[in-house]
Amino acid sequence: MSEIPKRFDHQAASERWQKAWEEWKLHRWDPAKSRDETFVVDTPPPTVSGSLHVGHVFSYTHQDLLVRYQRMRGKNIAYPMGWDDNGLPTERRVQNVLGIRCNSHLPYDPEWKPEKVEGKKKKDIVIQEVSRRNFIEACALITEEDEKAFEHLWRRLGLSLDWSEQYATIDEHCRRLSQLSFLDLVEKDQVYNMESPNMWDIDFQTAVAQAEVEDRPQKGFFHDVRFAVEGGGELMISTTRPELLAACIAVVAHPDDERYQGLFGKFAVTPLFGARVPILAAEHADPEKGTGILMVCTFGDAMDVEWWKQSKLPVKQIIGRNGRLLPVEFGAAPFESADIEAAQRAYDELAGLTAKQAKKKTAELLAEEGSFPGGGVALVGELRPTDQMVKFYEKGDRPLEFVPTRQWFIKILEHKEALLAQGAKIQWHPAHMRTRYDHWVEGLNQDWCISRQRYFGVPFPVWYRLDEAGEPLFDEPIYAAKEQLPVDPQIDVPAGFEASQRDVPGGFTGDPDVMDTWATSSLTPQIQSHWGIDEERHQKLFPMDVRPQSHEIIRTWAFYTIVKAWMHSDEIPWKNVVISGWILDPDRKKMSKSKGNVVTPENLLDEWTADGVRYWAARARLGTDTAYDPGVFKVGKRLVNKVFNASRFVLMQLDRVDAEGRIPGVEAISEPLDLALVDRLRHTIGAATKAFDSYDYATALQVAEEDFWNFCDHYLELVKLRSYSEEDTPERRSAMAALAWALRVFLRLLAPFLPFVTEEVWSWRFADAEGRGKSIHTTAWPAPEEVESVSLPEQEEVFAAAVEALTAIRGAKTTAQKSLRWPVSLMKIAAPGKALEAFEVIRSDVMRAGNVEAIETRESAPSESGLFEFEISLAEEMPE
RNA sequence: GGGAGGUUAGCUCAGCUGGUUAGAGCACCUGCCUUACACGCAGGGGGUCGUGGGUUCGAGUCCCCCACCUCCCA
Repeated sequence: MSEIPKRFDHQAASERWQKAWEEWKLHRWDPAKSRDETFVVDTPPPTVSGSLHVGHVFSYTHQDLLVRYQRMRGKNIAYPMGWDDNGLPTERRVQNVLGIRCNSHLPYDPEWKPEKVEGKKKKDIVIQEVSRRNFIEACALITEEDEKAFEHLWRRLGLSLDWSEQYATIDEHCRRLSQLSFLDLVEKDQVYNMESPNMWDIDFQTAVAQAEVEDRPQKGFFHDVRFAVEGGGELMISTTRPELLAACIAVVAHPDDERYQGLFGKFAVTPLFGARVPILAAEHADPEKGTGILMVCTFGDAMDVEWWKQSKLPVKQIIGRNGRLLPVEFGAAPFESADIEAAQRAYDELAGLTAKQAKKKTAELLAEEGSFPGGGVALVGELRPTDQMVKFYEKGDRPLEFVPTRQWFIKILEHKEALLAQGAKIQWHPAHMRTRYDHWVEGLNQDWCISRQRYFGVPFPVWYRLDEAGEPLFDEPIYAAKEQLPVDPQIDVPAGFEASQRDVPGGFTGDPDVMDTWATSSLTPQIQSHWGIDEERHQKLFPMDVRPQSHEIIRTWAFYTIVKAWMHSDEIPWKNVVISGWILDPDRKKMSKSKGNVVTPENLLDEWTADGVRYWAARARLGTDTAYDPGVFKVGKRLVNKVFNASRFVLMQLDRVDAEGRIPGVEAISEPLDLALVDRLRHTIGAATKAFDSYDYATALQVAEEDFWNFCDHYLELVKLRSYSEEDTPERRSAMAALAWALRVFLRLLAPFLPFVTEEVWSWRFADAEGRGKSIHTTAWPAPEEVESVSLPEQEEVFAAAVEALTAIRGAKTTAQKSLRWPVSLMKIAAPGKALEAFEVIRSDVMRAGNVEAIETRESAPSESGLFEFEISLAEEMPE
């Protein structure tokens, strides 16, 4: 038997158990087990190039609580670790750390080795261009370091991940899966490529999808601009984007707007550029806003795009992909003008400027004499400030523009109803999170744009034939065969072509784009199950049991994953979604570097121990935002200590009785107080189990913790002296057996929350010598069946009676400012007969625990404040 | 502008389908070195449950209005 230590060295225990669990392969998924016996988790792959913060600790702990519970329920656990290294964040980080840029036209150089430029002076860094494949290899190298940091933290935190099951969203397996998914959707006719005005980030030079766009409030200025009306008259337009004047294709007002009835059907002539544009009625023109009549430009906003699509009018694209005004030749379609020379002169002042610069310049030009067609000034009055909402790429710094580009889309708009139905088949925890999903689906207004004009991502398995002029034939894409995946069309050659035919007329060209990160992340269940690759494995893992995630990515991660599962196999990807809340002011905790009190997850663990930190996370209910509160960590640490000390006490008692360390069986439990304890525990186990079964770990913790504290403060004190007895009496044996079982119950109830201290304590006396049973984490979750043979207490309220009596005694002593050991010379108890009967069976326990010399009972009417009324007389003095 | 969630002791939170004097922990105050734990134990003070209406014998709990906070969408 091992020595029971006096103090808990959490640090040492943490390292010891991390190592033991790894050696025992405790967290390995067993592929031999059936789906029914398995609990499958769709672990969120963190963005590895992002920083580690307390929010990670929070939500990953939530997953682990559920997993550890299921493991104790006997489930075979599939809980892999994924890394999201795909996409822009990594790209930016790698560019900075290695001083490289990707040039997808360069050939792969197998000799090239990345070198860090950190520490070098900026002017000494020569930016090196590398091929896409080299770039991806560099990304893999950098992300590997980031992953190490995550892994270290995860292990310290005690996450019971299966480290033998790992994936990274850019690795070969994930590239294959992503391309497979794409080709499957091509076959199912759910994907198309099309040139159309699309939201475009001018800095990142890429298309973006609806889900990546956010509205930001911006200060703008209304410019009141006069337009001439053909055949006489004029109208006034208020616009915040005068720089798009040259792109004006029409003027519209609301069909019911009285003011403009006479103008519909006529033509307006734009100032500066003399373009003749139709005046039309359009529902989207708001009579309340500005002058009620507005110009439609290609393209100022989403409304312009929508309206243009139905209008059959030509596109006058003047904003380029870099956000600057393109050169334009006036006089030729679509840039006709009544005064070609003047139009060209004005526009030449704008060409090459950014939108922002052009706005200012246009305003100046409009203020000049002669800007109004036929003479006069077009700009009227002062600019009027206004607050407007402008669309930005969520990672971007400048407003999005609508630029016609060729992109790949997945059809989602026509499937709204089916996708809503899929959402309804999934259990959302908490349930109201489903409305977020529903609202997002209902509000969709664009198909899912999955192509990005970037480098670090999964390429499309697509080539295009080139015509005699060298132009790609986009309508006839050449798709890769599924067997050859993953392919890189920049390197690999399509069937029927030679490498020498790349990018020459009559030859072929590879699709230069990569997929949106979500096109891969939406496949995490299939990535783990090896959908389309290993059918047997797929059947054992899909659909999954649970997807843990946070609520801000319901519209992206959850949504896209549901889309893919439905399209590929008409299934839901998982049966449950559990949504973690946010940490209020998480890393924003004024990480005042000057103060040096930066709270990193590692700091947290240093200060509060893994169990303490897990306790804090476990206290937060699903979906509920939580304040970062050191007070809660403290409570967790206290609980850990209590578990350690109470266990120490119980086990030392047992050791005293049986030097071999044998644990007394529950059949010895016979004393009324002990029977009452057992019965309480039956209920506690039931409540905790019920809570965990409905994914409510917080309630499971609450009931276990509350009852454990009760056990320590009341039961242990009541039974202590009986257990101290030197004689082997039935009373003592009952106490020992009850203590042993209760401890085994509490340790197991708390094991998912406090894996380290419970494992430590369990190892002293309870762990089996051999096999998986040696860990508490693979021991069976407690069940009332374990005490089936133990009878119910004959009296109700036995436990309550004992606690009330003991509390009264303690109160009397504390009020008298005496030690709790101080003797009570006489305790008078008045209560109805039934309560007195309950008291009678625990009378001796109360007398011992309270150090009571004599008790007198008498029958009385029911008390108002409890079961009994007491009158307590303390002894005159404390005996030596 | 639409939607979701929230508003309970100084702080962090629990209060299920409405039912006796509204709970816990932290913090605070007062005692107690009781052989598991002073990283502890006992006791205590502290709340008109965001505002205003309504339903009911009875509302923190149900309904309506408003205010404020967080988030999502336009």
